[in-house]
Amino acid sequence: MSAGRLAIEPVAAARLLLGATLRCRGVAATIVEVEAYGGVPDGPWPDPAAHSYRGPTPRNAVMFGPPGRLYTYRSYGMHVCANVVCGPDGTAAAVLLRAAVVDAGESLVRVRRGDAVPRAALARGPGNLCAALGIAMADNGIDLLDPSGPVRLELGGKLPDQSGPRVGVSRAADRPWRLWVPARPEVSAYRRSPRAPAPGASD
DNA sequence: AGCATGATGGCCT
DNA sequence: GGCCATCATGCTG
Repeated sequence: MSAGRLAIEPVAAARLLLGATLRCRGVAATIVEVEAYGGVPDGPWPDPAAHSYRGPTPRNAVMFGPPGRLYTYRSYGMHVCANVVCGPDGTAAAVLLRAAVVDAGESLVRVRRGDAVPRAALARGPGNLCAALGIAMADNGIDLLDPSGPVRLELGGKLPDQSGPRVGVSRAADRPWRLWVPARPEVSAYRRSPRAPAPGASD
């Protein structure tokens, strides 16, 4: 797979990533739930929920770079979350990885996540997905298409997808930019942000 | 320098 | 369904 295939708008990139395989530190997993984010106010995909929306900062700099890189950020002080940067270099867009099926390396995942966790929940939720695969903040900016890199991405076949609003965002809360593979138990439940306006209110 | 805010997760009833 | 721990980030002053 070449990075050029990811130089596309974030929802199309999100659809492309469903069914892709992520390989990291002894674990292989199939991506089954993602969310698209992108842009700045006057850019191609304006999205008030995106980290990039208010312009480049040290934290979100990778989002403005070339596609195919890993963008990590810390959420609520403790969880690491992972995105695949998409869109042409110079634009800001990314796909948040929200859930995956663990295909290989489950024993290693259990060292990281614990023995009590149900199989379907091992990599359910963006923070849990990173914990399961051992993705850390130090991996921010690496090239996911480099076959010798620590975190690698391989596209899979096209899978059926369903879409709906993104989880936990307070702005553009109705925009259906979350995509998932139907009927997979690994997909997380929808939660609307308590700070979001009532459903149906304009963005 | 202080403060409000989460692209969360786990535990409670 | 609800609650809240916990802290990096970025905005305001």
